[in-house]
Amino acid sequence: FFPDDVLLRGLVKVGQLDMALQVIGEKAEQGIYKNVLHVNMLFKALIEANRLIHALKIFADMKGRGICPTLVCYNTLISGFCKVSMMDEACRLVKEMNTVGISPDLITFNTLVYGFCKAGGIVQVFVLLEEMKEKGIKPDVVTYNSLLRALLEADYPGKAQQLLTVIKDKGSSPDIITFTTIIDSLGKAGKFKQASKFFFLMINEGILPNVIACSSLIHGLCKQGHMHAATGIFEDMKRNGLTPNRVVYNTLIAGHCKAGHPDRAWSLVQEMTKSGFPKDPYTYSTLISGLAKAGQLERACEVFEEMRLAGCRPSVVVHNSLIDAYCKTGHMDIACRFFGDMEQRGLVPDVCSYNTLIAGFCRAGEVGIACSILLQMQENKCGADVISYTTIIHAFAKQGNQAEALRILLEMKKMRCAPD
RNA sequence: UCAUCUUUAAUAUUGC
Repeated sequence: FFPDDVLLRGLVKVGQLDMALQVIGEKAEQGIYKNVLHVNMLFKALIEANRLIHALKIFADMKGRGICPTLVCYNTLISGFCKVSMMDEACRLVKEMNTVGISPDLITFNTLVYGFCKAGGIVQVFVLLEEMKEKGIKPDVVTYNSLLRALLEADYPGKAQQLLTVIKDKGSSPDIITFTTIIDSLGKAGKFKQASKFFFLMINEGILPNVIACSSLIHGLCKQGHMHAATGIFEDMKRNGLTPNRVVYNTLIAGHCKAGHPDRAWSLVQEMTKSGFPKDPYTYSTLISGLAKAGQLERACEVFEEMRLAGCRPSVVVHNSLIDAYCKTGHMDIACRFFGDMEQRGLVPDVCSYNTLIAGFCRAGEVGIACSILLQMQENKCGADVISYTTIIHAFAKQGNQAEALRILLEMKKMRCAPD
């Protein structure tokens, strides 16, 4: 009864992407592509669901039927490529835009700036900024926020103050995202005092913190074990009418576990549940690893059971947590069993799964087995990273086996593996 | 007529 485009929008909104694709497939002849708004919504939803390929298929079909995509449509797909760091493809689309006579706008450039920042191409970003200048497109606070994050991550986060000044000099007003980016970077670098400083600086500049700003600061404080201060921010936010969300709760729960207070973590789990947030996959993995680290492996296993009973499929992270727990208690057999379980459950072990086992065998003095796991990774197309190599290098060094340590070190250089 | 589409910030697991 509904016009097809309204139906399409509805399906996208409730997340029925397969049905939406079906509607597109059936109605392509009848002009479903006329309402570009809803097609764009579908593209965005597909990208968010890691199904960029499906979006590209429709995109090709659309063009095949002589329909010219809009600027927003191009921007959406470019963003999709940027999110997965496929910058060559992103640039190809920009070229295509130009050939069909659509000029990239500020959002196009912002998307590309974000993409190159994420892919580590700072040089390219400055090329883009030049190009924007030539075209008379003035960077805005979004442009600067993306760049700020990349610069803080690459360089020393101590540059925050200078960069903030630069943004103002360029004529943009730092916004809550600017400050949150700074607070987050500082917090992740362990500089919680600086992070707090910028939090209050933000308030002084008349920007009211939101839940995300608070959770960033709370995370920084938790990371350094300052649970009292973190709890203080948590209380402040509630007093000021901000409702903590699951991220805030999960962050504090992880903090309490790490600080060796699973009891406090549990009472927050209760509060969270009472506030209308049932345990989510983050809560489960936080509790499982947290309880195990606090020496309560039995309780961790109970949570593992509970999550399965609740119909929450144990993720790779949950398996990794248990593998680590059993490695650290000297049960390599059980750890290996959990590793095997993953494949049986249709999960693909990630770098962290392998690294955890490698570390386990190194700790057990079985560096040879650790090396064979390293080889296994290559066979299974799972690229080893800096952690994989350094774990083994340290193990050999500890045994006094300089020759082998050096051999792995050279191999690491040769492989130019991913940094941590 | 209006509205609806695109860009930037927060949480869990591995080595030192």
